[in-house]
Amino acid sequence: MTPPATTAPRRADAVRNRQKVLDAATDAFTELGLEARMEEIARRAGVGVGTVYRHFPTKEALLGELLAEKWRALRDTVQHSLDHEPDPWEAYAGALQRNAEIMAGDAAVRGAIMLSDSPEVWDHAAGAHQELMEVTELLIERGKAAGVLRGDLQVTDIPPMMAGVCATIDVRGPAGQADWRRHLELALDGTRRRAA
Amino acid sequence: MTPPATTAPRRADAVRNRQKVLDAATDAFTELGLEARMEEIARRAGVGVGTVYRHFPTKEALLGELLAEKWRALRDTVQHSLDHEPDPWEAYAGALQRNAEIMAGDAAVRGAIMLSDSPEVWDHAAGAHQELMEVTELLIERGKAAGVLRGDLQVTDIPPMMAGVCATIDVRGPAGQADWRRHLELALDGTRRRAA
DNA sequence: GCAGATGCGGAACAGAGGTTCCGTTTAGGC
DNA sequence: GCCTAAACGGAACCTCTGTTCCGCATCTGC
Repeated sequence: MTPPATTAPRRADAVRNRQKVLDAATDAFTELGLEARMEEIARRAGVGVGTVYRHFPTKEALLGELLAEKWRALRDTVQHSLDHEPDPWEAYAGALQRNAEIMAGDAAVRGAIMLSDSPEVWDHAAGAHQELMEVTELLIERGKAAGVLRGDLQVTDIPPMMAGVCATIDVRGPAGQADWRRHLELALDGTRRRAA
Repeated sequence: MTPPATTAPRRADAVRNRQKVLDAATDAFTELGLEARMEEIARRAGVGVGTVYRHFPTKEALLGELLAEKWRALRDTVQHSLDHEPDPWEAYAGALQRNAEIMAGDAAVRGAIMLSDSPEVWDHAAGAHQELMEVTELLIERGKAAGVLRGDLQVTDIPPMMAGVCATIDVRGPAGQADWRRHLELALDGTRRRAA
């Protein structure tokens, strides 16, 4: 109901700095992975480490906020598909493909997802994730109603698929990086309705 | 040709200790994840840390050896399917399911796969991985010849599937752990031949 | 403009954990 | 049994990085 006053600092420079930190963190994590140092994030934001810690009590809290932002972005993608793509299969597959593309471009969030068993990360983003799941459910229901998705498909089948995409991107096997788009294509095919 | 004299210590106690360390490492990593301390591994092996380091110069070398052992176990599973399961689909799906089960029981190796971009881990296990890929290829060719697998399936499609299983096991989302067996089932379905 | 509060910078701290080092112990050939 | 080289144990070391702390700067209401 009331806007979250807790997250909004009062002084103008503080508001600016908070955003600078978020942007810098995205850049640093994307470029260096999760092991990017807090000091490095501060440097990129043009502030001191102390300032980073004033806005985000721990590294994980910062990661949690980035994760929440990302869930919201993914949710928007799904919502956009629901609103503008008439073909149910295209809406479904297209949304997942575009979301995978977003994940592919953000090592920070992939890291947060794959490496964090910390509640401090997940809990903060739980609400946003819930919203993502809700719109995704609509997408799936539409596909099932149209007969293009297997009848037993559940929303809970989607996170593992996305986790698979993330793993495919980040795992460096002896053969180097595998083709995640190809992997997603196969996985999507596994969720399609069989012709009898 | 010549047996790898470099890896085989001469004194009997040294040989014993090397094995005790490997066993202890498997246990410790499985139970505590990759963050298990070297000291903890030494404790479980009933030796001092120094001894661990005499046999494995770094933690990653130890991990690399465990990874190689695991690849060999997975290869044996595949080979067994090839030799004893007459039905091509059952041989294929069964082998992958059993291998997934093996991975599910070994957090050490999942961790090594997902967290290591270090060549020290991968290089050491490269040969064993190669062998695994070779028998897997036979499995796939048989399935394709029998018309149960999609014609464009490649061996390189399998590691991402297994990575997806690992990710599904290790990622703790807001909903807790997802069902990796279900995920594998869908993924396998995506590699099956479509009826027309 | 002033005063007080709010925010900032970055040196210093802490502890975690991989690795080394060396005095001591033990296996195994003679 | 003796001797030597190989192996062992584990305390100490070192580095790395998240976090704290506090004197100083900056903003904002009056």
